[in-house]
Amino acid sequence: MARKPADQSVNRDEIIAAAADVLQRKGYDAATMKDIAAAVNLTAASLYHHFKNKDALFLAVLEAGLTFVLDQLEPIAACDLRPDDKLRRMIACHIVGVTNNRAVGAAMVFEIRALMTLPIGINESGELDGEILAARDAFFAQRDRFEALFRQVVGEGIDQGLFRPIDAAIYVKLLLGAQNWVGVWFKPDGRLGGDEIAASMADMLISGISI
Amino acid sequence: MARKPADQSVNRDEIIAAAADVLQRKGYDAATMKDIAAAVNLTAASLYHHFKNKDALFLAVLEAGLTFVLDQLEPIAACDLRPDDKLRRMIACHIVGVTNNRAVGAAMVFEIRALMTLPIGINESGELDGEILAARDAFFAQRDRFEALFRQVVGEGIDQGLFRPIDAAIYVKLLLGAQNWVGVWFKPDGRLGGDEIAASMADMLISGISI
Amino acid sequence: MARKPADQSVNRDEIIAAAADVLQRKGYDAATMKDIAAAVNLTAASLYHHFKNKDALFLAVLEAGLTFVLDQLEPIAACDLRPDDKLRRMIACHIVGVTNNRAVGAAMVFEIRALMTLPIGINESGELDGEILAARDAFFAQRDRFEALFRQVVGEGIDQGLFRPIDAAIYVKLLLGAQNWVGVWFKPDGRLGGDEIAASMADMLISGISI
Amino acid sequence: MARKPADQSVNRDEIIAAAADVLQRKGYDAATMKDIAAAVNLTAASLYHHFKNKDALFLAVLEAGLTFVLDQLEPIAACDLRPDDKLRRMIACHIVGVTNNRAVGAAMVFEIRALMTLPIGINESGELDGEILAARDAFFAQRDRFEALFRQVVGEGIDQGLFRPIDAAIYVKLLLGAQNWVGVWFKPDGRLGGDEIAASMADMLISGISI
DNA sequence: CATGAATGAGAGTTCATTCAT
DNA sequence: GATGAATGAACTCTCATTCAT
Repeated sequence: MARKPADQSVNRDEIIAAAADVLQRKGYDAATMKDIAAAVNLTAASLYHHFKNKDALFLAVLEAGLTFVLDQLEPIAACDLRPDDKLRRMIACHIVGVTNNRAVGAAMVFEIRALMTLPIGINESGELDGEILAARDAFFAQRDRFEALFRQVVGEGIDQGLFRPIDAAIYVKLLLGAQNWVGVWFKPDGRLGGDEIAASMADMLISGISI
Repeated sequence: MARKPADQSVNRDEIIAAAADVLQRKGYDAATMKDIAAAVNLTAASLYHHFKNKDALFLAVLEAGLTFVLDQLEPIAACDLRPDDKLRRMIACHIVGVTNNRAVGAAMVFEIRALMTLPIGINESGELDGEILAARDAFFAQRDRFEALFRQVVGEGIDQGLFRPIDAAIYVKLLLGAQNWVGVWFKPDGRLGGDEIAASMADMLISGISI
Repeated sequence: MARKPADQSVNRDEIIAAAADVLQRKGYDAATMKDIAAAVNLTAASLYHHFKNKDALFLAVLEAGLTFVLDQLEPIAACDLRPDDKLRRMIACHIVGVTNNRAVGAAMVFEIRALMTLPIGINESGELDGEILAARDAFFAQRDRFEALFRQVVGEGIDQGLFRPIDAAIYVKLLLGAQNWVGVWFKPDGRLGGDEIAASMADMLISGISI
Repeated sequence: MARKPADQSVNRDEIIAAAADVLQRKGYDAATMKDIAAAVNLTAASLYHHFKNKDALFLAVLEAGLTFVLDQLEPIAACDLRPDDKLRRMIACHIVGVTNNRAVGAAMVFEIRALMTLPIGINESGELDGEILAARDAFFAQRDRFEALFRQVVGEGIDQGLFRPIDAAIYVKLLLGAQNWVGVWFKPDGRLGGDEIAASMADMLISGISI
């Protein structure tokens, strides 16, 4: 991503793509504005024409990654398939997202702590920064929505007697952990591709609660 | 210079414990030597009497956490129980370790990328720092051992016809992801305790591959 | 952040000049980046926009000083004068350089050990830093050239029977010692000016080997 | 120097010898108390039982080096030889001192600037430290005496018509520069030994002013 | 839009020095 | 005497951010 040979002016999305890559490789603290700028042939100063500050850029990446997956998950959760089939597809969708899209990986795997720990949305004057706070809240809302989708489908499965009456909340945490973790160990040139891993894991994960 | 009559002198282990806490809360980059020092009522400079540098302290934490769990896992893996029972205990042991011991959480969840990315073990003279390199290698060896123990027990289960012939490597990644992830969302004052989460998850995870 | 409307932006050469002064007064270790920055009305952090690090700035000063003298010495050594006249001019040129140009003094007198001892050219990642290593090698090459010029002219004098057949290498070390040392004790407001000292010393030094 | 296998308690002179070595190798700023302590199998803290502080230790080294040479120079200057012979011996004595005795090298070559620049004798409270100031003044007095001895003998030579009526002060600066500089480039395993260099240089230096 | 220059804040690290043991 | 532990001060260097051009 962010191939952009140069010259042409750079747009928001290219920066987000580049930032996602840097972010997943280095993490929030180690990823510098200069790193990200270099990835799109800009100087760090120029990034501030596109994003208010590092937090804003950071949140834009997470939002992009989460939206990317969510946009695929929503229709699946809403469709007419059986809950176990829906869940299978959702799991695969998530895992493939993590392996194939840097922004998804960044949004899912690494930066949760940073988001919760960092004094994001508090500017240097100590005042709360409305825009950024709003973006952060929107991100958290999306995350909740994300998790809720899984819980909902699992709930449907339990209700329809397809799944055992397990603790859906815990099960979803388990799911997400296993799926997000793929972003930690997945190597593009490894033995298995993202879709194979997804299929394999979906099987094990769903068998675990199927009747 | 040299104030501090010192109510009670601080030792290595106390520092490691404090560092584990800070590390799990903030991550490697965001956790400063000052943070850690403050947690044991010292100045940052004083930490350098006990640890060569941040990397060394960091590795000591990870080593402590990993050893803590490994010391419990080894006997389980080696005992005479049925593979599924062994696996159940090992999963529980890991999860409870993550929820109850900050060093375990730090060792498991967060610092994988840092460990692999950071120029650990290269000192200021540009020479490889034997001590630290050795510690890092030891840590990686322990991690391999850790994962291998799970693979071994899963393999036994497959051999004995207790588990389906799944891809043990992928399954163990799934296990570890789900288990490590607990460190991300677990709250000591939450609805469920670590042991309850452990029991619940162990059930779902083992059912997933049981015949 | 980013105060300073800046009356007049500072350039590399001004920094080098200021650094030369601080360097000759305090020496490598005692001269801090803050000292140098203050001398050009900057903060220490700003220096890093112009020089990669202290070593790079340090080497730039030495290079400037050495080049300054060498550029004057080369034509003299190459001209058609008698060897003793050439040597006289070269000695004077060196001494006046030392007394009138801080960078020359710094390059000549103080920093030899530092240059040879310090882990210059090894960056924080432990990799050899090509740029800085090249600068250091260039400096040493220039120093060799510098000394070789004197040896050459002395050799010519011996060949032409103007000088006694002394050990030219030792004699040149003696020359350089006497000349460099002027940088240690010379005071701009002393009894004699740089040119007077130069004339006086050139006389004594050349008489010492003249037939 | 400072061979001391260990065990036995260490005395002032051994510390001074070790410090001289470290000092000449690293210079004042780079030589740490720990370095020096390690050379005599002590900890840095222990050095403070023997010397008030780094400055005091440092001055003791310089004093030792200077005294060592001065004790040899005084009798020569005072004896009945011809001025040119006395000067020859004094030059040789100085050069051999520099090449064979680390404390002499330290006292002569490197640390003059440090002595003049550093806020020696000013303790952290900003108060002048009498003891150290006295030591520093004594050192400077010795240095003056040192230089005066050379000037005196040169003066005798001029008076007796053996030397040209040159500017004795400048000539002595030249002498000292050439001689001290030997400490910069001398290598124990080089082509010439200290005594050979001394003989060669003495010849050139004295010829330079002989009638 | 883009950027070079500048900077405050802060991080890791070192070091001389002190003090209780 | 010797030392382990502790610390204030200082240093090099990095980084997010600003602003004039």
